[in-house]
Amino acid sequence: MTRRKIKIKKIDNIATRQVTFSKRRRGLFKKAEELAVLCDADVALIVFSSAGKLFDFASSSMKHILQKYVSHSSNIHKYPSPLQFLQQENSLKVRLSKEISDKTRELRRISGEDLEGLSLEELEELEQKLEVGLNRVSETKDKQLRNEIATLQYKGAELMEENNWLKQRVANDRQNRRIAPDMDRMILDEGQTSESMTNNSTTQPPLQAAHCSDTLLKLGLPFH
Amino acid sequence: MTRRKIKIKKIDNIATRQVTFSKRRRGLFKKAEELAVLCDADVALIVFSSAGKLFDFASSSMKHILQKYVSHSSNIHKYPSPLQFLQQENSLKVRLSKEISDKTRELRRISGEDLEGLSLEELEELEQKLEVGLNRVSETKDKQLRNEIATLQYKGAELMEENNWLKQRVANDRQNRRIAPDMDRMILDEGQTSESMTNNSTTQPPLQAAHCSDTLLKLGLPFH
DNA sequence: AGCTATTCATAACT
DNA sequence: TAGTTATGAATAGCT
Repeated sequence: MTRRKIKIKKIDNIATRQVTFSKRRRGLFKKAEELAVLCDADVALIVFSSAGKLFDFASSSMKHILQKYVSHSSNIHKYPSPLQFLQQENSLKVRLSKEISDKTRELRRISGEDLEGLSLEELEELEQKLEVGLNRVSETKDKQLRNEIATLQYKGAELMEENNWLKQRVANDRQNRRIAPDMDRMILDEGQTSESMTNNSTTQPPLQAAHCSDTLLKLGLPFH
Repeated sequence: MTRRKIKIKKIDNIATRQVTFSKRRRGLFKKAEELAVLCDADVALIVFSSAGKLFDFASSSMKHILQKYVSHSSNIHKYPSPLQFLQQENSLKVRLSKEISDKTRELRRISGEDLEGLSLEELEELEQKLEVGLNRVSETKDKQLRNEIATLQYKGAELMEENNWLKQRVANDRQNRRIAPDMDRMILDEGQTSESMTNNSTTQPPLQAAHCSDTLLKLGLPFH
């Protein structure tokens, strides 16, 4: 101090107090920065004026310093607050991120990239894993193809049966019509005039094989 | 400051830096407290030494000041409220977790597990990916094996050369001994009595091939 | 806001 | 690590 030494107690005069606040605040911040620079310290300074105005200084990142502060061993019990929660979350994030990068790297290696750093043993392990996986995938694909073929064959058989039934009905209808007053005789100019009226007869339609393969093709089996 | 003015930059001398840190730290904390008392301000000061030791001062409650700080209007965006923060973190966690489960599933499928839900197209895509990866891994392994073989062959050739030279020396020594007063004649009971005394002669040792393969085997080439 | 007498802080030294 | 001192820096009271 100067012209006179002062007692360290709240300054009564408001104007004087405000002036002193400005002057001393500048000095304090300057010294805080000097300490940080000269001594390689990490310094955070937060000042609220009596009017509530905020002044702050941080030698690095305020967020970083405050995190460090709340996670410091001597404070760990005092701040079970959001700030501490933050670092828990952070370590979780770090773990998750690491897991992702590990798996990403593994996937890249499986695709044959980033193999340079691997030892012979690791390469052989990877090769075996790929062979096993490839075999299983191929088997599964094969099984699925056979399943699809079986399904289609079943459907084809069903359709063929339905076909036969329908053909027999058509034949029966013709016979019925021939007995009844006859119309549309022009559509009956081909054979099949001797079928009986029973539905249970096992009449085989002509060209059954051709029908069957046609049906299979129309069902969209991906033959490429 | 005193006996001599100093530049505000990191003090090189460690001892000096530590002393200065102690003195200036005390001064800074004193002035922080004075400002708080004189001007009715709320002051928080946090200092970490370069060694990581914590020093702090708060004119009221540190917790209170820090809460006031993080909820101050000018910081509201930098220090999201717990709720805001929780939501952000949660969605991040969800994203990271999803990424992990995706990659985990892909890795399982690559190992030939969990293939049931895949369509034929997906299975074929996976199969191709595995084939490509397997080829690349096999190629890399092959390259590495060939490299190792080449290295061992080079080393073997070197050793063989050294072998030959040593054998010639032994032969020469024998001849020298036969010319000089003869001792140890019992070790000379086999052939090789006609070599010259010059080191440059290109005498071939017997059983060179056997020597060579023996050398290679001893170098530990992993033949399994 | 600027000045200055005075006190305070501290760099270099022991 | 602590104490001393010469000197630069900070600032209380004033304008």
